[in-house]
Amino acid sequence: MRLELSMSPTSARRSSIDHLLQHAEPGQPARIEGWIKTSRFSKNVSFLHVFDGSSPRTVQVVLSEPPSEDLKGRLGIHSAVRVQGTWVASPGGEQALEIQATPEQVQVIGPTDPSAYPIQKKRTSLEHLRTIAHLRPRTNTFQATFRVRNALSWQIHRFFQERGFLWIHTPIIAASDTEGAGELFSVEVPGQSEPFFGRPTYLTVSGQLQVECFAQAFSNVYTFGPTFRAENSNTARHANEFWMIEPEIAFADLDDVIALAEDFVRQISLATLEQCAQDFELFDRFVEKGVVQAVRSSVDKPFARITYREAQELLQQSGRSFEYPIGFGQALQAEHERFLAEEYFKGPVFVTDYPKEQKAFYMRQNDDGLTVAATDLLVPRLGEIIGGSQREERLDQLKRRIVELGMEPDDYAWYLDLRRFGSVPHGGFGLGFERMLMWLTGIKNIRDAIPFPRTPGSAAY
RNA sequence: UCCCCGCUAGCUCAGUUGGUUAGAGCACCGGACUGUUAAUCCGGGUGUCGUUGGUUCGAGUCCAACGCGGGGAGCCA
Repeated sequence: MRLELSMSPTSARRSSIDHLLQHAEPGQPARIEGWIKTSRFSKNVSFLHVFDGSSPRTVQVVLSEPPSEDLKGRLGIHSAVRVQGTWVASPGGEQALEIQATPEQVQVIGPTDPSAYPIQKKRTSLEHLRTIAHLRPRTNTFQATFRVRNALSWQIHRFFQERGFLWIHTPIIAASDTEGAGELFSVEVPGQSEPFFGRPTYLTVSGQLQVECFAQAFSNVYTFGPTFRAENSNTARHANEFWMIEPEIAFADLDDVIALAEDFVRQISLATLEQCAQDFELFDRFVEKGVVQAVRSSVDKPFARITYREAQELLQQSGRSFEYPIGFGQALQAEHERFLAEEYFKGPVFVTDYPKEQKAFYMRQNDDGLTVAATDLLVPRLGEIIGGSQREERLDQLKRRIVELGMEPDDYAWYLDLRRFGSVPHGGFGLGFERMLMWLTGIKNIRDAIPFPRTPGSAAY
């Protein structure tokens, strides 16, 4: 099904520029509202380029008479305007249609003083735009980024909804730490000594334990919402607030989880590339050359799949010298993951069956007594974007593992109940939404993939 | 949290072994010209050299602390 998101007018009063550029006919009366991207003036003819965020394209407005000096001074970069006129075929090569108008048909709704405006009609570094995060949504790169971010989230919902998954709104305020470790932001009322909820509460680090309750009642479910980690991570791939997608499927083993993850990554990638084809031209040219073809070729073929043990053997046979030690029991470090995804498999690869010590308590224990039915999906450029597993559905094994790890079984009474009443094999995975966006677009810093990033020492806006 | 690098005009940067009045491109301002497309041409420098302290006759330049930013690592998604 081809999605026609631009078919409907933005409101009863006006149509989006994206809609008009596709549907206006020469000779029709024109009316647009938006902001000026660039303007050029000469003695006899002037050009205004107007955008409204609905399209990477601008509308060229042609004034065949010179505007007054006063009006001209108010038609600089990012002045808000309303233009009425007539759609005509454009003699210029860059656009099919343009608007012919008189200066009187241009109304300045909110002027911008170009000499004071922090964003200029030139290339500006992403680092500098981060310092004016309230203004960067109006730049070409961030216009494309946030249109793609929107499209990707829509395609994620669409993927699950078309397959009968229920979107479960798991709580943002959580009573325990899902992983039994990791750093949490606590939720409390300033000046109040007693916990508001009668117990310590935290911002969620994962909705998985809660969504498992719903998987044991609705079979196929997913979460899609914000997640919080108080880790003092200062990298281009970590933020303290990010969005995560966590599907959970019942009557399923690790193979089913992997099949779902592969189908999911392939479908949402291709659908987003198609929905935002024009925006991806920008990423392909200016952000990461060749990124579209790289993503396509990654998802065109079946994803590779190896066990953790095989991965360690591959690393040993590679003849490479790595900074970190390799061998069974050693962690797969970033350098190892990059070797596997970028050099050896040259595409996405599932690594399965990790040592139980490296993974969370709820993952299903394999018969070897050493490993668990876990998987990470590693992709070129980024490393891990998915972490998932089959869950331990056997009450005794799960309880034993909780005790082994020094955790308090009573804290997990409700979670253990799921294994007591109608327990079935089940599993799921977590996908970092921003990391997926970065993989598709080539954006290199997570701070540029989220509207207002929260990172250690930084929460302006 | 650890390692490395950076901070000079609105932006991106240059600035010599420490030396007198601080440099470029673009942006911006003024003018010219043009159915233009990040237009083009001519003219104009708009500055608390991140902050504080130190060394020195003299600091954008050397030293220290702090702040901010970037890259990498760990942790992870």
